[in-house]
Amino acid sequence: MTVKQPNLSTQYNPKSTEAKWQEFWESQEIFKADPNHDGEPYCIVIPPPNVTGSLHMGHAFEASLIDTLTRYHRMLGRNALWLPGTDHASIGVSTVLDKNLRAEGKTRQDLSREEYLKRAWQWKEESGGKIVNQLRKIGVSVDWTRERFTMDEGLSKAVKTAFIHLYEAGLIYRGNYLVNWCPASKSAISDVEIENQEVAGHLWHFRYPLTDGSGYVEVATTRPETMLGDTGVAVNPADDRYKDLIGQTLTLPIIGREIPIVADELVDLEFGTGCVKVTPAHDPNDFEMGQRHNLPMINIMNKDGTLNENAAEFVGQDRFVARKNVVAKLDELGVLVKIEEYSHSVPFSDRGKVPVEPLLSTQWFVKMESLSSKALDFLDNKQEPRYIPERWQKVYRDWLVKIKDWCISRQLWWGHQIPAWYIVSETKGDITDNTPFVVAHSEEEAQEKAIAEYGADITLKQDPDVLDTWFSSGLWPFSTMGWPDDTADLATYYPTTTLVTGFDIIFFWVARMTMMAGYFTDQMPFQDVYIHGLVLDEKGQKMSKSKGNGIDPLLMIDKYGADALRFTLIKKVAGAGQNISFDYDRKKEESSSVEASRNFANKIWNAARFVMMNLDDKTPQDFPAIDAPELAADFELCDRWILSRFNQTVQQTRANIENYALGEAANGLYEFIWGDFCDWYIELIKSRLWQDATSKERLAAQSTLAHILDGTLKLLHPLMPHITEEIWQTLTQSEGTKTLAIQSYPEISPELLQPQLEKSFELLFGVIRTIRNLRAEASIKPGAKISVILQTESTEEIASLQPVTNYIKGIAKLEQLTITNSLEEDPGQVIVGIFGTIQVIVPLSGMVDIPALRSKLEKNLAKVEKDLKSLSGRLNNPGFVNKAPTEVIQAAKDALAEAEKQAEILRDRLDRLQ
RNA sequence: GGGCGAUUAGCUCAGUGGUAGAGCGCCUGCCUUACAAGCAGGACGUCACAGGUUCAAGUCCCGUAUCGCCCA
Repeated sequence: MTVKQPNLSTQYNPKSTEAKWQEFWESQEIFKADPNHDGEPYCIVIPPPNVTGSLHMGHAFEASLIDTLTRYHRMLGRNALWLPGTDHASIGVSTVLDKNLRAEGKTRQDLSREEYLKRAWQWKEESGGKIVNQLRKIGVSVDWTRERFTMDEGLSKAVKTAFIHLYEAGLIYRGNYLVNWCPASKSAISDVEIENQEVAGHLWHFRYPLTDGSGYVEVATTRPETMLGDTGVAVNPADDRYKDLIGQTLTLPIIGREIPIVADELVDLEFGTGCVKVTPAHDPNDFEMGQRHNLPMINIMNKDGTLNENAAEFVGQDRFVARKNVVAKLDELGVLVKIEEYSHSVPFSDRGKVPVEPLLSTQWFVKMESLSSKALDFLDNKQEPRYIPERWQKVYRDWLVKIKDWCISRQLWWGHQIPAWYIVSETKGDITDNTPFVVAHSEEEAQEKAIAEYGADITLKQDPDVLDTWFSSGLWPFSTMGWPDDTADLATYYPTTTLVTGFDIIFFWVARMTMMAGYFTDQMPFQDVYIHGLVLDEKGQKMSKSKGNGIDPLLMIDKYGADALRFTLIKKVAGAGQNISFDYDRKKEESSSVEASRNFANKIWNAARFVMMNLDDKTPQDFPAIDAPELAADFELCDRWILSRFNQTVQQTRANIENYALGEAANGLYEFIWGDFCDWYIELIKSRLWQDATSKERLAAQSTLAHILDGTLKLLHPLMPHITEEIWQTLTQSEGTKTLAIQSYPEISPELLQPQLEKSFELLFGVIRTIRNLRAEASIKPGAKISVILQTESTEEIASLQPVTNYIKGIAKLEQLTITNSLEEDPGQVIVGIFGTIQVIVPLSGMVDIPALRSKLEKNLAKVEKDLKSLSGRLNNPGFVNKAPTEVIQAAKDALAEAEKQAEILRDRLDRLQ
């Protein structure tokens, strides 16, 4: 026998292997998509990571899922494109830059806009570079030639075009409304960028005197400082306590303003005293009430969170300082009634982590109603997009139904500057709420438009604000493909096939994309939305920078390999849409699940080494095809069995991936490879491989081995691309002339499925396990040859076992094996176990531990009797016999018969021990 | 307050109405010529609690508790 010893170590080394193939795939442009490719397009655009730092475990998880789907479909022959890119993260990057500036003792305003943007771009280059490097290390099969960034020239053009279209259609407007003001970033933010947090605060009660001196009303508030901006007090019209007061006026303490008492249904009779102060310029509910009752809006706050000239003696004080001082003043005036401990929810800025201030301000908004109703139409009438798991569709739908207008302007510099130019000739360069403006693609175009409308003698100034990042992200599925131009990519790859993303950005991103796509392309941007959960830390907590509990994917890749990390993450996603906990030993920086996957990789590695050492230097193509007639006669049962198992696995893996059950696909492959192939098949063919090199039996074994290994590598490739490519290159001796990444995914050969044979092998394995168990219990040395008698009355079982006696003898290390249907005298002392109704008898003259054997048999009998009782109970139940399906009844009858037989055997055995 | 999800072995989690599963960990024995990152064997369960539907419930329904998330 010539043994090829490929230069393969007994331990798989992911580090060098992974880098090598990543470099290979990329340099060969394996993943470069071609619109002219004839396969059916399969396209996923990456949810663009923020360039605010580096990728975390959640990104690694998402990338693993997307890559598995993409590689799978690519191997099916589809025209696959995974388009990569990053997102400029306006507020996120600004927060980082501002922090860095603060460390230098500066603020943004100390720099020119140009200087600031230079820093931002520099930051983007660094962070973007890190991210790209991380994605490479995960092994993503993206098309780098199509990499996009939301502030690229092309995407910026898309943003301007979209803005101008929406503006001209009347769907974008500028106006003075109550917005969420983030005092930390000194910018407006949208509704979805706030996070309500339960805060232990207080409820202050104070009295407002009636103007006519006839009494007072008592109001309660969690934000006393806002009373300076009160322009009314409201009661519920159904509240008998205050009916008579409606229409009267109060004198606002400190300020002395006369304010009306109005009736409004919004007022909760149960809250506080049932009287609420109304501050239309500082609270969304009050804003609505103010509009209904024509109350003036008095803004008392500056944009940095200090009080303004409307705040009497509190001008210039920070909002929280002013709170204390206002309360003290009210106390001094004798109108403070009481202070209660009160837990309430406070809106915080997602990014800034400070309480948001509802503030009246002039901003740009997108009118959402027509956009959302179009997305709803697609959902309700065409079921587009389809959500997996389905329950997220409801979350998406509910949000679209109650959507409010979207504030898209941000008082920041990093981002897409709003393409609006103000005619500031009259205002000496200032932009006021009433300054006229034109919307245009460029300053030149703005000039032309403005001159046409306002005459030649004008000065223009572009709006200094930038757009919400999600405005550009909302265009991502089509802007990345060249929209608004007609491009081959758009024609081929749009709408995309699937979006893979987390449930946390359904509102931020998914809904914005569907609305924008509906409006601009008249289609939904993707067919399927596959929603995954978040990766939690070892304690089940959300990973976050502030908690510092993140786990670096690169650390795991470095330690265990990218394939191991990928496989771990994919395996855990079986219950799709759930969060997954990443088990982790923080002190040792180790993860036992990733280690288990690393061990799996090593197992595959060694199985492959074994196969290749036994192929006489030949490749799978050198052997006859598995359906070649000359092979048919030489296959053994175990060859047919592993072929059946393999085909079963092909079928299940395909179905699972198609159904987004990636975790189950991973589990199935794990079981097939480690269980069926390594534990059983390899063991079963060793004796044949050690036959002389010319034997036909050996050739059949080799052919099967080669075929199964080749197919298994293909099946597993989308999940663990590096190790499978490495082994496949060696196996096929391709030396980089081909790549596994674009081989055809295995297809099912239904004629190779043999359920009956698989059943016989279950019997075989059961018998072998029983023998091993007897050996272990009787402390028989692993190498010692023993004799075994198998006894069963079932001719069917005998027929199954007869052809595989050599397997049993080989694997269980027997010198003699007897299969019989009649129970003769025991050959001296024996130990005995049962599998089904097969007695497994091992003669052991003088070495039997009788009490141990008795206790084992008694335990066994007790269990069988318990089963017997439950089975006969069911079968004696007329309801069961009348109503259960016949297969179920038959199965119960069979089980009962088997249990009866087992009990009989066990009792007989116990008798013999007397 | 409204909604969604979870609760299964020590841990992390699968489970499709028909007698409870995996990996890790644990115990025992093995350096058996692919693999000690391995092999073989073993122990471990009131499927959160309570009720209901059903011949049959971890699985379907109602409720309760605990934890988590989203919305207000």
